[in-house]
Amino acid sequence: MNHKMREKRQACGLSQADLAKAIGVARQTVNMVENGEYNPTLSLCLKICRALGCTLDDLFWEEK
Amino acid sequence: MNHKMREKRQACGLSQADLAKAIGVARQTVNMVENGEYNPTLSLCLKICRALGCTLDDLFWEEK
DNA sequence: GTAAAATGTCAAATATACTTGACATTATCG
DNA sequence: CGATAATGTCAAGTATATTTGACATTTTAC
Repeated sequence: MNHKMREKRQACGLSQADLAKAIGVARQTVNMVENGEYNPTLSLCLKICRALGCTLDDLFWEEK
Repeated sequence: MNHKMREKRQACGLSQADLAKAIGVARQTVNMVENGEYNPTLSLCLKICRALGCTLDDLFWEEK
């Protein structure tokens, strides 16, 4: 589960469909990334970050 | 060209082959990521970051 | 409580990340 | 100069990210 991404998206007032449309991918793709069910591509991560006004570390970095 | 990644790798005293072996991918994959010829997967980016002791933003974020 | 929107999920097809193996070129260093 | 390590690159195959379409479930709001 990518809670940070979900929270950021909702804070921007976007549905999964809105975000998907904004960055030019399928709604299912956004859904699966949010649910942490797979591995997005770097370019997809970058698109999401730019659409939500944050950086890679904000959404996809986990301290270990 | 991902100069930041190349510099970090060399600073760690690793060849492309060393890094590839350390993270369990083919040498060519490391080479192509460094040369910016394609889109790595998020999990690959994370492996590279952990091997080189830095974060996603350090290696893969570009201000626009 | 009911309609509408948002989200979760499945299966099949397509695009592309990544592998393997092999060879060419470019540094590095005796 | 000559050997060796490091890097660049090609082609063909495999694994998997992403799409499309469709339907089920949950949430939101009237």
